[in-house]
Amino acid sequence: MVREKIKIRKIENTTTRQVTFSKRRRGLFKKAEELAILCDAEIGVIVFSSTGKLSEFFSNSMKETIERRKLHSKNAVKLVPPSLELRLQDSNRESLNKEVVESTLKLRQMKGEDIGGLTLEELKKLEKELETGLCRVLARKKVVEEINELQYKGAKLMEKNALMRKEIASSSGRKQAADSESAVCEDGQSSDSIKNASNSGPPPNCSDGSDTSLRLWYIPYLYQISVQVSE
Amino acid sequence: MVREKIKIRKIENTTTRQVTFSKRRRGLFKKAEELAILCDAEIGVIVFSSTGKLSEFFSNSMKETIERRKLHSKNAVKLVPPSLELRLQDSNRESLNKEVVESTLKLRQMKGEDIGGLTLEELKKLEKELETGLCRVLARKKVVEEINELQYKGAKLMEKNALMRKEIASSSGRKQAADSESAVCEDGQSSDSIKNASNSGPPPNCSDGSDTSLRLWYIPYLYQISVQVSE
DNA sequence: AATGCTATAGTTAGATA
DNA sequence: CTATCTAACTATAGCAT
Repeated sequence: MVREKIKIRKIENTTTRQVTFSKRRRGLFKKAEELAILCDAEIGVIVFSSTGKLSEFFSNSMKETIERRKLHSKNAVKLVPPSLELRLQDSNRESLNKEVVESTLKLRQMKGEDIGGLTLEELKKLEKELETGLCRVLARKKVVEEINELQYKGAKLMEKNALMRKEIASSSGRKQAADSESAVCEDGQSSDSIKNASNSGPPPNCSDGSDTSLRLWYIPYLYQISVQVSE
Repeated sequence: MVREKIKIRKIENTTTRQVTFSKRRRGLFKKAEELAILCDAEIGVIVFSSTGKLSEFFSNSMKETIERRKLHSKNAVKLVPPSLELRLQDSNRESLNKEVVESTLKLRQMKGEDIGGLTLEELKKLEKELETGLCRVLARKKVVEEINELQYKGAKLMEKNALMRKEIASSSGRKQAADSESAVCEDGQSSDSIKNASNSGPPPNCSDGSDTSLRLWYIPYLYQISVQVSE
């Protein structure tokens, strides 16, 4: 700030801004170095310009710390890990790592691997979890199979339906013209057709909520299809 | 630097150094902020005092970046991740995160949760994995049960053994004094006692390698126990 | 430790090269 | 983009509170 006291806000003129950036950055780094030396402090300054270019300053001791780390850690892609956030992120990373390890181990154990060290109790628990999971998967599989089959049957029936309608229309072209769309929302007793739709394998005897919620899903399908059949 | 031009080197007087540290640190942060605002730069300054205390400055955008990350990742322990090594470590971290998400989802699905969106093929695969896992767990459980039972029996027998030995020793105190320890490492045919040890439930028909490796484990147990029995 | 003071060393906006 | 110059303008050493 000199001939004119400038206000601290973004310099709009690009050239001026760039010049100021260079000058002040140098000043900042100098101040940082002075502080580091005078007061025996460890200082890191990281600057990204508005164009995204990086420049940085690190005091001697910090530089050394970084260098030490670079040499020490085998994964050598560490340019700027000042000790602090290294420490902070490490704990974070470790918890993440731990999470990975844990869920991976559990997953492996559910696949029946790495179970040599488990106690009888742990094995029983695992067994129960697997049975529950298997049970639910079987239930869901059955539902999906039923849906698939019903969709197939429905498509077949609609085909047949269309054919018949065409036939009727061609043989007697009377009052049927406007009726073709109203049939979709009709009511009727269709529950009989549910049972015969699909029957592959014995029903799993799961006794929890997720099963019933699944079962509800395909009833609309049945309903719609049976209505179309009775049209 | 004022009434006396100071040389840039470590201030020896502790008090003076601390005062200078406070003042200059403030100046440094101010300069950093000005630079950030004037030139639209992203700036982070990290300072460790000689006593190890941390203080830091981050420009707005950098702060926001940090905050955004804090909110985004649920494990919120993020104080100082300046963008550079953030970027460097991100790739690393993200792959870790991805791993967690994936293995957690898979785990949930193996427990029968979140399977609503799976196709029939995926369900079949899951079913097979679960069956395999269950099969292995059952096999291992059986083994562990056998081991437990045999250990129990072995302990019982040793008890009885000790009792008998005592009885013999008290009734006739002859040549038995030095024999009591040599029995542990003896050889002998003990395979018969394996079959009768435990027999709960039908054998699971798993047909992969990990099963046999498990089976090997408890043979030493049986062996040792049967030797002790025949002592 | 933090704050205020103040003379002066240091920084820098704008211009020029 | 970098350097130099110069006139403002700021930061701060040393001291006092």
